Amino acid sequence: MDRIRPNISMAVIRRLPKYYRYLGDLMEKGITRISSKEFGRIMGFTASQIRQDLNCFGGFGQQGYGYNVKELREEIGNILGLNRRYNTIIVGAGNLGQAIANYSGFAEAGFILKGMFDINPRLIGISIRAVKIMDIDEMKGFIARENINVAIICTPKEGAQDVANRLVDAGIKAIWNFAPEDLNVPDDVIVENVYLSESLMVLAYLMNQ
Amino acid sequence: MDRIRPNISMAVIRRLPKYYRYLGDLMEKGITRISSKEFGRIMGFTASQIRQDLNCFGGFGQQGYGYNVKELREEIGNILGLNRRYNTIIVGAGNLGQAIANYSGFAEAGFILKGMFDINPRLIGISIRAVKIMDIDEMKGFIARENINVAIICTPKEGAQDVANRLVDAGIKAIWNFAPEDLNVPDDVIVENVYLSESLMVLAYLMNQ
DNA sequence: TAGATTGTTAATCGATTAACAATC
DNA sequence: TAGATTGTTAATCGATTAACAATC
Repeated sequence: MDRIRPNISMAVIRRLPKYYRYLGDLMEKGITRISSKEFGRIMGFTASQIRQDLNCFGGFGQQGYGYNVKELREEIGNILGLNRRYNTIIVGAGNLGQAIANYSGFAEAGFILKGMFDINPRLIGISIRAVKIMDIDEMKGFIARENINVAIICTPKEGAQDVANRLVDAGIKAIWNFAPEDLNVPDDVIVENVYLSESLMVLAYLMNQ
Repeated sequence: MDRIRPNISMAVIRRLPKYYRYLGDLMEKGITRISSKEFGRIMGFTASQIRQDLNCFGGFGQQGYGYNVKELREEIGNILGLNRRYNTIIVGAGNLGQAIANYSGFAEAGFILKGMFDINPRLIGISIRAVKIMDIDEMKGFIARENINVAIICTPKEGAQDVANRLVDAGIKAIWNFAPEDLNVPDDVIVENVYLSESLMVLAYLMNQ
């Protein structure tokens, strides 16, 4: 379905979700069309940047008119892969893991939580939002049986690489990583990191300037 | 104490916590000195980039020797402001707020949780790690009384801007924002965002390439 | 001293912005 | 049609990498 899109920079890709979010806001306000100039004003980007970014993926606008809000949002949603469903597990069912399990933005992006895993016997057996916490030794079988595409690592730093190894061994190709550790995985496995403490340190830095 | 450091790009600043983390790992392994070449190999950066980055802040190395791991880590810690303490509150005491309250990386960066606030009467009065959840109407007085420097917003998108307005009104100058919303605040207020769903959408994108 | 490695300047690369012909 | 605004090429800006003299 998708054409091959070579050489799109991560800078562009990381702006796509912001476009998607703002287009959703515009839709809620009942705005049906928008020019790159006005869209840029709202988002704090230049009109040029918006047109350049969008034209990496196709000509979604119309001269003299601008962009159709609803259509553009759908296009970007498809580019981001939000039209698909991703069967997901959480590894590490502590506070953060449980918070993520309850996180609503999660389902909105097409990620469906199928199971949670931990090594702590006190957590195993408990359910969070009707999703069971299982022993991590059952993980490999579960991944195969339930067709899991994505794993979320919410373990402490110490366990993270070991968990990643097990996930790779079980055939997982995409990891959302909350552990403060750069995971070592084969080239064909995608890792997207959320480094909370790094974000916090940047805040501390900015407070001292 | 600090000299004025103009024009240091955010690209450089966002790499500092990673340097800090890797230097901590090296220390734990008992490594006392490192060259930019070897450090670059470990981190996946060029040696040039490391030397350029560090020289934004001062000449921490020594020709023919490299960098002293412990000293460099301390220097970067000071640059990041990790030698200070920041009195912090969490606004929004749902799952995410509670997970953040329990987050250990938090205290490691010098952030001390002093209070939590919510509008939900069922949560008000509960304590998380000996920190009380209070009514949001008590927030302004608490901020003044307890000398709060930083607020963490863990509310849903809808409440976030209103909370930000109250925080600004109460004199808060630094916000760590987890709500999926770009906050409108005066220029002298620092906002560091953690956009979870944007990170997740990037993961979805990468899975479809 | 000779070798290693920094600090720093210069060159390259990539990303952003400006400009404008095409066209709705 | 005239006005608006795109898609796209060219110019600018900033960030990364390479090179090398200084020096430990």
